[in-house]
Amino acid sequence: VGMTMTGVLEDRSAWSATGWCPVEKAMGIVGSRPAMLILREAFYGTTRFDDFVQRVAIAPATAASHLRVLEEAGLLERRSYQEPGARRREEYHLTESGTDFLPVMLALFQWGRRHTDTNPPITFSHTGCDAPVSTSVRCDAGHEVGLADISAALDC
Amino acid sequence: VGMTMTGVLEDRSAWSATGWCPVEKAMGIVGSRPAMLILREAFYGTTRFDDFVQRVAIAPATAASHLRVLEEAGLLERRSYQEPGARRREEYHLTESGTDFLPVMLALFQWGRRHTDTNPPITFSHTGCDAPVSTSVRCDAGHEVGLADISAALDC
DNA sequence: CAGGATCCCTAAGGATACTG
DNA sequence: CAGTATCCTTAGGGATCCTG
Repeated sequence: VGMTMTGVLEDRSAWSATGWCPVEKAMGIVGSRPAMLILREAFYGTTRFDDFVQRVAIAPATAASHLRVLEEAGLLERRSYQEPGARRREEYHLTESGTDFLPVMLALFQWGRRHTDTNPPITFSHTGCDAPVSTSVRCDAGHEVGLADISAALDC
Repeated sequence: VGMTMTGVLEDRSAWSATGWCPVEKAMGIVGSRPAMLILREAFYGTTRFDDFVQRVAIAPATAASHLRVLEEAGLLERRSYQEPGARRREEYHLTESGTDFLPVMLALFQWGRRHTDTNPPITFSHTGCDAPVSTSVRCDAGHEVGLADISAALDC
C-alpha cells in the first residue's frame, strides 16, 4: 500500500495514541529547550557540568535533571576520570546514539538560520574537502527529494 | 579561524545568552510536544482543526494556541475556503517554511526509530524511483560526513 | 465544525544556598 | 567542581462548557 505522504494518514486512526511514533518518543527526551541546548553544547564539545550550566544558562538542578535523562536515554555517557595528582572529575560525552543525533541538530540549525532572524557568523565545513556541510533528504539512489516526492507505505 | 566542531565553542563565550543560536530560536517555536506533533500531522496531510485535536490527542485550546504560534512563525498558513452550498471552513496548510522543516522531522523520525523502542511499520520512499528516503549530513561535494569530520569556522 | 472562555492544576524551571 | 536541597513562580496544558 503506497500513497503520497500527504494522504497516508487517513489509513491509520490516531497513531499518536498508540505511542508508536518515533517523533513523539524522541520529543519526550529532547523536546525541551534545556535538553536540546545541552545537546547542542555537547556537539560543540562541552563536557563539564558547570560549563553546561553557564553556556546553556540554566539552573544547576535543571542541568542535573536533563543530563540524567539524556544519560538514561543513552545519548550521553558519564565518565569519571582522574588526572594523576588531581581530584576526581565527571564528564559527559556523546555516545554513538548521541552523535547519531547530529542530522537532527544540524537540520534544526539550518532551518532556524533560514527561517528565523538568527544568523550567526559560523560555517560548518567538511574537514579536508572544505566544502560546507548541510543536511538533506535523499533516497538511496542519491536523488534529493522534497515532500511532494515522498510516498509512505505501510508494511502490513 | 577553523577548528574541529568539538572545540569551536571555547572561542565564543555564552552564545546562548546572546540569543544568536538558531537552534534555540527554533526550539521556541517547535520545541514542545504539541507543536512538533501538530507539525507531524501537517506533514501527513492533516489540515482540519478537529483532526489535529484528535490525532495529536490534545485539548482544543492547546491546538488553537499552537496552531496560532505555528501560523505566526510562518510554518502554517490558514486558509478559509467555502465549498458551494457548504459553510465556511478553515484549513491549515504547510507553507514553504513549513515544508522546509521536513529534514528536521524526518531526521527526528529516523533517530527515534533507531534509538528508541518505537518502530512503526512504515516506509518512506521516493516516488517513481521507489528507493527508501532518509536524511543525511553531507558536504556540497557530496561526501557523507560524521561529527568528527566537521569543522566550524567563525566568519569574523 | 472551528474555535474562544474559563478553571484548575501540576510539573518545569529560575534563584539561592549548601555539601562532598 | 559537581552536584543536592529548598523555595517559589509561572506557563503549559487538560477538562469542560459555550458560541458563531
